[in-house]
Amino acid sequence: MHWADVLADELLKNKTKHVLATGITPSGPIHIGNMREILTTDAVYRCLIEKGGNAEFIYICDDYDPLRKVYPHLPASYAQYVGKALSEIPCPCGNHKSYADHYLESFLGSLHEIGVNPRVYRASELYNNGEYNESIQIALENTNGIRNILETLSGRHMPKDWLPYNVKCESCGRFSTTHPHLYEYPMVDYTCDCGHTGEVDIRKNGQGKLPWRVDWPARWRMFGVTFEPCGKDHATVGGTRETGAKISEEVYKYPHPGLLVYEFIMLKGQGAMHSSKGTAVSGEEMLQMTPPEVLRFLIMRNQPNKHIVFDSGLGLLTLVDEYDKEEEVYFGKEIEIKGMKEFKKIYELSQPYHIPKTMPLHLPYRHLVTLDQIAKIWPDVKEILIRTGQIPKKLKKEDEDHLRQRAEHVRYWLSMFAPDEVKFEVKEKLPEIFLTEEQQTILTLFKEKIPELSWEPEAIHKAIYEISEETKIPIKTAFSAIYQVILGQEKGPRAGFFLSNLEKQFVLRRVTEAVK
RNA sequence: GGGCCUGUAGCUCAGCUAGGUAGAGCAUCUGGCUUUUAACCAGGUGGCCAAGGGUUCGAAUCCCUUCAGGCCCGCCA
Repeated sequence: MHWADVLADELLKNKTKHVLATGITPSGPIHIGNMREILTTDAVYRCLIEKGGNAEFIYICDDYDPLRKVYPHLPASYAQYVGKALSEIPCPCGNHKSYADHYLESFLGSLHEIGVNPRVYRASELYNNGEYNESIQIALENTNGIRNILETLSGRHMPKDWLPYNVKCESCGRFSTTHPHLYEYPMVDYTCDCGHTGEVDIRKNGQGKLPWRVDWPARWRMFGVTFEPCGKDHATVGGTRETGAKISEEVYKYPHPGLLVYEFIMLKGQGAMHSSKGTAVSGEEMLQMTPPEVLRFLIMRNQPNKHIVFDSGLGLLTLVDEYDKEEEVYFGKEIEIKGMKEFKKIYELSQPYHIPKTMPLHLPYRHLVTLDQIAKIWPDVKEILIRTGQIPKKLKKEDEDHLRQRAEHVRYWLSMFAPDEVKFEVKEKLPEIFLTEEQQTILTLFKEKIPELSWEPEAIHKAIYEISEETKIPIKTAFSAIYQVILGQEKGPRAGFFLSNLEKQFVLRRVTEAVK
């Protein structure tokens, strides 16, 4: 059974109605780990629905969280906003309502693209609408209980007058600099480092916020959450997962969701990804270089507790090829390989939206890497594909969409992540090169052959070999001559295939010019 | 100090939530294709499933111990 089915079955053992939650703080660009959280939840969600369960997928966006520090991606001027709620500080680009909106919008856009459409709640609204009021009161009434849990489980020591409530300073608007010290229903007295002293009425909305370790269990009860994944960083002893479970049961009297722990995604050669360290490939970037179904495939084929190494270099091409192979097996074009477990379910869960009725048109992904560098825009790529008979003239709309989308992902990958060895540029003019006598000979003979050649990969390939044999000039020399006159470099993509994608007349002209 | 995960072919891993004769890809070798950014086809070689113990008719698979590696936590969230 696929892991998502196993998890769904476990949930259904207890009851049929489920709320699956995920909460990612929009403090910066999302990274791939966040993608995993989302897609893991989505997989279980889909399995629940499929099995006839009544499930809801919600995303609680903690945009009422204060900005912790000036992250590497922020201008230094943001120092003045540290400690204020993400929903209440300006947008870095100026086009959104707030800092939180800036990141939330692109995040939701990414989610939509990978086929995840949860119901979105914002913490800032929940607090400001008063929906947290009861939870806040419960927390404050149980201050000692919560303190006990936190001190025993996590080994923290908190001040005597500590309260499970972070007040928003009425004067400076910060959460991080206030010190609440006395609770007497309904008032909380506090001082702030800005010099302000005051008291807030917890019956009024949005006066403060629960600390994270309390906020989390509070929302489980508020929304009736029965499933939520969490990263391994929360899963340590004394971590938020453990204190949250206890606070949920003892303070909020709510049976805590099990909290599935998922492993991190590592970036090949760079180790674990952390947005705070600035080494992360953002989720948006990942999505721009990886077709959405392939990104889902990466998550779905791996158990949540296994770490995944994402290779943004040549490994990405292999990943796409593996996906295509899985698709071919799914549609019966290829025989199932023994190691391919759960391929059917994995394939279905990999689809952002609908499962195709017939197999999408396949083109080796590496060919697109070449074609994208020969032609700059999709219509030209398409034209080459049609001219060379690699795709039928009349393309079904979904096939064209599929290919175009892939070509776009390849293009982004080429511009940002592809290693230099696969890059080339078809020079518009004859590059300045030095050809040896041998190479001159080769090109001269090749020029003479071109007009009679049928412009197909194999024929071209064969012609080059024949010349090499006749002249006893090493084949390597021959290839490098061709690459030089067209690309201005020693190496290039497989010559026959490559040249066949260029206009015959263009190649003839270029070679002629080179040997003049 | 603690937690989680991992340890299966030279390399990367699947199989471990059905306990029942060890699997794939890459590499290598052989044959074919006149070696082309990690080309293609057919076939072969290759593993005491980290070590030890236990449960069982039977263990890579379940349990315990040990060893090795990775990540996370021990500020805040």
